Amino acid sequence: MKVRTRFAPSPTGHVHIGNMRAAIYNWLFARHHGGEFLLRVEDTDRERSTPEAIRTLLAAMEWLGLDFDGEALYQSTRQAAHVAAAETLLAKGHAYKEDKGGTGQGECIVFKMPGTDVSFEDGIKGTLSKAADDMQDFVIVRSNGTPVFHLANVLDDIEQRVTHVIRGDDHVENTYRHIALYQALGADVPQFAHLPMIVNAQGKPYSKRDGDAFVGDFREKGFLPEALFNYLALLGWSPGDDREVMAREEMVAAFDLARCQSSPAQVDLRKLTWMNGEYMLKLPVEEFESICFGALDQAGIGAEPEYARRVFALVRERVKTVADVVPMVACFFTEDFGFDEKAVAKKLQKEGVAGILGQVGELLRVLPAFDAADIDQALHRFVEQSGLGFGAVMPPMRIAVSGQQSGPDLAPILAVLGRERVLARIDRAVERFLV
RNA sequence: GACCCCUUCGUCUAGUGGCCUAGGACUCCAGGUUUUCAUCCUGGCAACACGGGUUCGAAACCCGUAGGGGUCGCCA
Repeated sequence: MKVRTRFAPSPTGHVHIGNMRAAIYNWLFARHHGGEFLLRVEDTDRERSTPEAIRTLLAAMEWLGLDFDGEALYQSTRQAAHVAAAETLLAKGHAYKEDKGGTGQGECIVFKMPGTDVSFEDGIKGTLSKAADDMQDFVIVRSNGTPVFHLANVLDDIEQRVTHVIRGDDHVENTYRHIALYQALGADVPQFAHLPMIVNAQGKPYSKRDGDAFVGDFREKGFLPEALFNYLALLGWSPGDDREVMAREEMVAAFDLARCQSSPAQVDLRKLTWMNGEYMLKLPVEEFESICFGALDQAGIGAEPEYARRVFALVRERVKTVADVVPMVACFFTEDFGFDEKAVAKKLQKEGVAGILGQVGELLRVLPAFDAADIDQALHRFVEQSGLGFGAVMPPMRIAVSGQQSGPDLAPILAVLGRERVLARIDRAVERFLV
């Protein structure tokens, strides 16, 4: 039988990172088995399920490369079928009508649990079971005639012929009810697998206040989709060997639910950042450049392409996230770059620095060719002849021309900046910080 | 509170009874390369929650304890 998994989010305008990880696991599982990965939009909450929210959802999936098979099924189009199924359940004695809780709102349809213990083989957690006494009947159609999640979810999974339901741990309790529903409906019960939750740096469940709870947040922070995908895939799953940075096909080939963790995983932004850096490094040069141009553009910084490419080459190996780009290259495009105040205080505002900068400036002024090799040579000679040591010369120079104490090699920075700007910046730094 | 689930370095994990003096990765620290910063290289710190069993042998199996999590809606 062909494997079919699904991602069934309710569009709320944000895509929660935990949900997205569930989507990734469903996708990986389906692709591994040569099956289908389906999308079902559970848009029954008309208030929140706006076209805009649905667009956000689709965009997040596309960004992460989660392509789904066939057409997306919109749950809102299935209401009549859901209610009809509830009527059948009613007719067969699997459900009854009641004014539950005596609310006076009228009668709703309640599903009658079979009164037997339920157990199932979870793809990740093993055998799970629940005693009949611990399960209660539940509402499947509200008194206003609308179907409840449990009914709709199960019916749609049947409709989409889903074979494997891979979802968050928070659905374990629902599964017992859902299985009873499948059986009453006379449908095959799919395989279930429950993914452990992912928690924040404090070890607590993610909430909106954590900030980094949504896919969009990661995108804004400059993470690459492939890196996020890889990181999330490894949060709760491992291929069983020491591989970590893996190509997507590699993950597809190695994916196995049995190798998934059954305990919660904590997100570690530092490791994600490291992994993102690995992916940045792997990017083809043109792609890296285009990302840089995009970042510059967004920051409202204009750039002459050829010059910009020389700058990008300088920062290529040190950029960990897309968000690193602008702060790191800004000083190449504007005179209005910021100074790292700590660095200024510690390395620039020191006895004798004004004199050193003056001497280096003079040296550079008379340098015949202003290219990286010659500048480097001149700098070295100066350090040697003055007996000052590199630490006394390079850091102040770097801060004077770039505002930062770290960055690409100094000589190339100066070369790319050009003689005029370098000299002007040295003067300005002396005037501003050392007089 | 009831029911269910989980527990290996700070974090993500390997480990399916002897290969474990518990391996890898991130972070951190030290040294080296770069006579600056970063990169890179080498090394280091660091864990089987606890207590009982079972076994010739337990990180692995069983039972308890503690801690954490989930669920208990006419939400999804």
